[in-house]
Amino acid sequence: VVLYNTLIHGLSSCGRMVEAVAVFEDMQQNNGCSPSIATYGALIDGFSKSGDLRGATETWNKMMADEGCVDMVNVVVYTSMVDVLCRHWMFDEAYALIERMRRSSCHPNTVTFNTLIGGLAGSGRTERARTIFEEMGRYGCIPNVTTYNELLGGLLKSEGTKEGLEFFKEMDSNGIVKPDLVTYNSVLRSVSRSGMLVLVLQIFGKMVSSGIEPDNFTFNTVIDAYSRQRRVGFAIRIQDRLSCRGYWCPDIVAYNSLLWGICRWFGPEKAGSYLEKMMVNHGTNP
RNA sequence: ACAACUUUU
Repeated sequence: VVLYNTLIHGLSSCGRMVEAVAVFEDMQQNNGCSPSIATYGALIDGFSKSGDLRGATETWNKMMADEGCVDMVNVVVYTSMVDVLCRHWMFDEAYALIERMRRSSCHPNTVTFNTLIGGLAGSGRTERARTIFEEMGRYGCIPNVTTYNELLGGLLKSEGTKEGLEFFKEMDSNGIVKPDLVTYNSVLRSVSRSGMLVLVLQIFGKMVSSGIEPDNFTFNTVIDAYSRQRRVGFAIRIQDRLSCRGYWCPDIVAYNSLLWGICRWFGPEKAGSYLEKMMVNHGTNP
C-alpha cells in the first residue's frame, strides 16, 4: 500500500491525475489492496493542485463511503479540502469546513489556518486574512513564520511595498517569529521591482548578517525584477559578477528572465546572440 | 522519511 501511495503521490504532484486514478483503481482491483487515508490524501491534494474541485470532492465522498477510512479522516485530509476550496476562492465554504472540523473533534492546526490565510492573502483579501490570523489563536493554533510570510506577501502584492515593509519591520522586531529565507525573498522581490536599489542592498546585507544564505530564488527574484525594468544591463552585471566569483550558478529561470528582458528592451536580435553565448559559456539547456 | 501551508521565469 505504501508503494502505491508513493506512486499516486508522485503522479498527483505533477498533475498526472488520470494516471493517478488509474493506479488507485489498479491497486484495489488487481492487487486487493485497500487504500489508506494517505492514499485519499495524495489524490485529493493532487486534484486540488490541478484545480479540479469535482475530482477532489468525488474522492472525498469515496473516502467517506470507505468503511476502512471514514474513521481515519484526519487534519491532513481536511486541510487538503480547505486548500481546494481556497483555490476556487470559496472562502466561506473553507471557513465552514474548519468550523466543522472543530465540531467533529478533528481539530484544525496551524497548517490548516495557513492554507486559508494563504488563499485570502494571495487573492488580495488582506483584511480578511488578518481577521483569520487573529482568530486562529482561539482555536489553539499558533501562527508561525509561514503565517507571517503569507500575510507579508499579501501586503506587498496588494497594498504595496511600503505597507509590506512596515509589516516586515514589525515582524523583525517583535521577536515572535524570525524572518527567514522566504521572508527576505518576498521583500526583495517587491523592493527591487520598485527599483529601490539602495534598499535592496541594505536588505540583502541584513539578510546575510542574520545568517541567512541567499538561494536561487533570491537571485532570480532580483534578476527578474531588473530585467522587467529597463535595467537588464544591470541584471546581467549582477549575474556575471556573482557567477565569476563562484557565488552562484545561474539557472534556467534566471536566463529566462534575462532573455525576456533583452528581448523586450533590445529586441530579439540581441536576445538571440545572448542565447548563443549563454549556451557556450554555461552549458545551459534552453 | 507513504498524504496538507508561504518566495522567482
